[in-house]
Amino acid sequence: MSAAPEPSDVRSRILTEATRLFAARGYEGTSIQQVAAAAGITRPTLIYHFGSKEGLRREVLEQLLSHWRDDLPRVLAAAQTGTDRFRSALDAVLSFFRDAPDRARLLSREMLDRPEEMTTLFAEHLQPWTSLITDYIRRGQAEGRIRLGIDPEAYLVQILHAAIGVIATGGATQHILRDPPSAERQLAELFRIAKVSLFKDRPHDFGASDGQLL
Amino acid sequence: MSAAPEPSDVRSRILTEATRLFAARGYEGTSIQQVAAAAGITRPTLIYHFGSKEGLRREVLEQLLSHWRDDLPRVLAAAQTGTDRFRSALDAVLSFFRDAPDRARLLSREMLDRPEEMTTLFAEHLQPWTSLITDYIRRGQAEGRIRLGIDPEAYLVQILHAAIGVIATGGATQHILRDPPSAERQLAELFRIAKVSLFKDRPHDFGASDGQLL
DNA sequence: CCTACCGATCGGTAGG
DNA sequence: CCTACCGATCGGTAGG
Repeated sequence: MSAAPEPSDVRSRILTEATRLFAARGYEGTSIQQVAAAAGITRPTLIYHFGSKEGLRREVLEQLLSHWRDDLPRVLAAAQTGTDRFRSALDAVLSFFRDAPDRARLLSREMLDRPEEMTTLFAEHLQPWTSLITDYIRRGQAEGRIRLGIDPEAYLVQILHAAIGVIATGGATQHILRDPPSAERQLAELFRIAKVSLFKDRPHDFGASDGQLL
Repeated sequence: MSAAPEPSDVRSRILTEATRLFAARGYEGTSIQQVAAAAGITRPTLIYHFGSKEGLRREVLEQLLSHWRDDLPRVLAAAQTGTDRFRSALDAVLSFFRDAPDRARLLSREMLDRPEEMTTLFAEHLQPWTSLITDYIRRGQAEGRIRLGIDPEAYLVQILHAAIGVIATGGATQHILRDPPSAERQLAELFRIAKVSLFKDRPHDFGASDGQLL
């Protein structure tokens, strides 16, 4: 008996290739013909599964955001203490993107291409757990561990931008410099910036004056 | 006598509209027909001026980077003292993008679409003055004003990513939050993060514990 | 899941 | 700076 592919096999292959190609060349820069060829099928077959190119885009995006929505809250809940929670939260976000830079690129592209739609999707998928973080910051401020000058919402957005930006387009940006930092140096410095600009100075809290946390 | 347009008039109108459309919809998402219509000419006329769509892209990008190359060094040279130099440098970069968010969007898109080309262009146009900044940071570290834990190159890249990201796609990202911060709050927080994570804590240095510098 | 076909739009050229 | 035209590719459909 021949190895009959389970029903969702072709479908998930299409999604995988579409994610990769949309991330690398953009939605407008990718033809469904190219996606179909990469998945080893013909164009009408792709249309049969997703209805249209627009339908394919929606499912690619849905898959990306659902991963975030379902997995991150679990990670955040796991960490207990103050600095541990900070560290594991930032670690979770960075790992999510670093394990698959396509996610960061796709997200950057969609924010540029369809800001209004992403506004809505962000509100649905991300607000629940971003609230956890801003609440955590305000509690830390009340308890004297966290700097009073911080704007919690703006702080979070800013750190996320730095994280997404450096992973999505890191390869290029590093060459504004004569001596481009490695990806590890880059992420270690992001950790340091995030930590130092969040907590009040307690020099030997953890990691001494360096931010080598990864 | 009719108002005869000076020779470069049509050309610069094309460049202006191309910048706007490429920034909003991307290079692949914009047809030269759309650019030509926005500039009030026909498609073959655009080709006559720029040779090809690719030629148009190159000139749009060259115009963007030359502005940076020519103007920013002047601004950086103007500021003298330590904190003033820091402040005016960051101010110059943020103003450059905030005055024309299309620049941030276009730069983000090009970094995603053509990382290798941008690597080369960055090396040519930006390295001279990024070196000024990393040298400044190392001097500050030697003099004890600036934190020793900093990785100067990685720090600079990270702050630039936060700045470009928040201006290019700020409208969308803010809605990951229940109470989205305004653009001014966002930029003020970026200033605070950049300052606090750079200088050693001297509480009343300038701006007290807040980063309201804009 | 495929072959065969559709109109529309793409970037670019000829020629003036 | 324009009109008229080119082949190629686009997303999508008919029909099986």
